[in-house]
Amino acid sequence: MEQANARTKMAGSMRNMRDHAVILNRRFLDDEQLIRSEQLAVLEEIFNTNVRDREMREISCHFAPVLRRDHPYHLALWGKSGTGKTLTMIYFLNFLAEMCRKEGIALRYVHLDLTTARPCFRALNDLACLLNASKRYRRGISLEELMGRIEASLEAYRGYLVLFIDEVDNVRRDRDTFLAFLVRRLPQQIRAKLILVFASNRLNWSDHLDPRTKSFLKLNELVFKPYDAIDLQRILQIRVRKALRPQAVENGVVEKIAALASREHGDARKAVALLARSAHLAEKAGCSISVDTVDEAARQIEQDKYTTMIRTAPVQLQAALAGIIEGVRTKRADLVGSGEAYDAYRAFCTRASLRPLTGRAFGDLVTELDMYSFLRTRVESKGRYGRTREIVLDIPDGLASTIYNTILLNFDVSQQASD
DNA sequence: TGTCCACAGGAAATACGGGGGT
DNA sequence: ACCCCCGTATTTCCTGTGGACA
Repeated sequence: MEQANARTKMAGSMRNMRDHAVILNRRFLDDEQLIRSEQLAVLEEIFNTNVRDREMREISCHFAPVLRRDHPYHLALWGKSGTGKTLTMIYFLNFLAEMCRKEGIALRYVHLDLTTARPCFRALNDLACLLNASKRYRRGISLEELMGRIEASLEAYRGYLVLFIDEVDNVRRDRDTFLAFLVRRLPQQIRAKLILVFASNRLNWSDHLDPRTKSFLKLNELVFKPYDAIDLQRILQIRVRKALRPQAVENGVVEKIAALASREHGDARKAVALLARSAHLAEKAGCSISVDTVDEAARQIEQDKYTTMIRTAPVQLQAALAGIIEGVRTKRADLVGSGEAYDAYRAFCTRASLRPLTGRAFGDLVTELDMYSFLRTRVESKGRYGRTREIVLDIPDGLASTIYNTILLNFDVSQQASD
């Protein structure tokens, strides 16, 4: 009896889920799950709706000389993240490669993605890997050696070589070494016709460049403006069509997401992420996506941003933040001085059996937390009583506890006594 | 006006860890 | 197995500083 009852319940809820399903094809909500051809298909649709039309035309013009066996300049793409620099360029390069194949022109392209910051060494190493010039090293091999290997592997190649360097300004430290290699040395060492494409989200990117390199670099520049609400609506509509059951998306939802996204950042990736989160929420609740769902999803995304950031941060940074949160709590004020904060941090370290860092190092951790906007600081002089950096937690309401608990999980410490 | 607190934050020194060469 | 190299994390050392107080 019991069992039969359970079965009908399960069947019922499954049928219910099917009929009220919000998501029909989950994969189209997450680019990482799409295989190459599907990605290109999505792009095809996007570009067919005239989004990024102007940029596409300019890029085509820029590369037109290739078809005449001529050598175009290098190209720089400027625009904030999520404005489609990468996608547009990849889509175009794919198209160009195909065109060249038909015309019998040799063309290779390589996409070096520096989305996460890395030093010159790793950037070069990654490039070498992409060119099959070397295996992956962590350390221990000289820059010179890497450069040599890259050159050697291209020795015999005579065709066009497009190096698409995504997010160039993420090369930390000796960016000049890296760029000098690409811009000045490489073209002289190999016979391939090298075309560099840089993407960056800072307009003044090339200002801090070694002037010698800069003068060597003949650039065409192209600016990607952030998507406006209309563009975003088009992009979102495609996703809705491919991934969701259309009836499950209430009126105004797409418009709302597009409006939020265009107001805040104009970032298409984030807009799609918001759509995806809304869809998941609605599906779990067994209802359709409403404007309120979107609000809730936006809140969750905001919150996740903080928790994942702190969870994946180095332990000392976590300890510093935990210490500061405790310090603020015990003081029952929203503001602590750096001295008190340091004491609290040391206390936390003791309980977590973690070796505490010096005050100097702690200061740097605080600066870092400030940059991630977990908190705000301001140096304040208290006259005779010295000077201090006042620390104010800058975390949305009620999130402090969540974050604090997240950190505790990572440490496995006893709760603070006075809580 | 000078003193002096309690730190900030720059520079250089040192420790560390992981990897290649031999 | 041993040594050297390199990039990164911390420490050590240091100079600087706004303003309350005497």
